Amino acid sequence: MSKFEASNTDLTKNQNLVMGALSQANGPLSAYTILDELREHGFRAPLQVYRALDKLVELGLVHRLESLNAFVACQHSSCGGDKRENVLFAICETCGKVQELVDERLLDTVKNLAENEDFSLSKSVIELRGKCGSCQPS
Amino acid sequence: MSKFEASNTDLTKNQNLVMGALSQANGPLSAYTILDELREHGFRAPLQVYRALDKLVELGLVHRLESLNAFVACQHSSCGGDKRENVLFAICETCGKVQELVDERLLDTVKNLAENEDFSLSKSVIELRGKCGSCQPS
DNA sequence: GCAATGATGTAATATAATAACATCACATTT
DNA sequence: AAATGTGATGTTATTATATTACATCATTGC
Ligand SMILES: [Zn+2]
Ligand SMILES: [Zn+2]
Ligand SMILES: [Zn+2]
Ligand SMILES: [Zn+2]
Repeated sequence: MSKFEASNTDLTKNQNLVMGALSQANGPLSAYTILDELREHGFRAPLQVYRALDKLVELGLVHRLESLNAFVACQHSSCGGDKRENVLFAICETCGKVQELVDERLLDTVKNLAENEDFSLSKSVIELRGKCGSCQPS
Repeated sequence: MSKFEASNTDLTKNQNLVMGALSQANGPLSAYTILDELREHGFRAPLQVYRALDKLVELGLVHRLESLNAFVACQHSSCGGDKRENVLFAICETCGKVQELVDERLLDTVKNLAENEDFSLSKSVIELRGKCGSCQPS
């Protein structure tokens, strides 16, 4: 059972519609793209999307990609909040696909660095840009 | 001699004005804030700012902070291009100050991770959010 | 019923970035 | 000097992203 299905029942109608759009997509979507896709379901204004997204991000079901101004469904089962201290994203600049990664070593390195710099870390934004395996010349 | 002064002469009038605004600021500035600050110098439209910023970023004199939609003057002397493979930013959510960091170990970890995932890395966006030393309760 | 709360609807506005096209400054060539 | 090419600049309009303000609706508890 996917995370989406699991929390399905707890979500409101609009949250469910937005979550559905993101789950079906094979990549990140902008808020306005989501709005367009949901017009047939009665959506009329950006705020309907942004309000749902806010909640979904808070729940850890969706992540915001800062370098794209876009949103993507969580690909894990362990993202409990919006802190995003423990995930990073590899964004393919060719096909647009996004892979959500967890890497303990990277996480440790970041924590360590922050500590050394006397920086009290609340959240890490790590977004790698490049080419995914499928898009590289073989 | 700062990097700004060093390349001063190579920059155009508008590039110099934008670079000056960013150098004087003690934190990141949005493009529209820069525009407002430069109105007294004849700036009228966003494009005048964005064109200058594009060039400055390309030269490595300025970095774009993706999670803030803002720009900050480079704090190093070694940022030769806009790839930003080798820098990261610690952004204080309290005072807004930004520290540009270089960390070989983090860089290596990222490169390593990308390799393991068969991801051909072109650029890393790493922006830490939290509290800087001055803003932490002592 | 009635108040409190959370979700939703709607319009307007704010903020960030780009497109399209005209003009200017200056160097090179003829 | 005149013609040409190139890069920088100016200007207007438009697109893209996100938030503010306020009205309405639904559910729950009293
Ligand atoms: Zn996740
Ligand atoms: Zn790809
Ligand atoms: Zn730099
Ligand atoms: Zn601070």
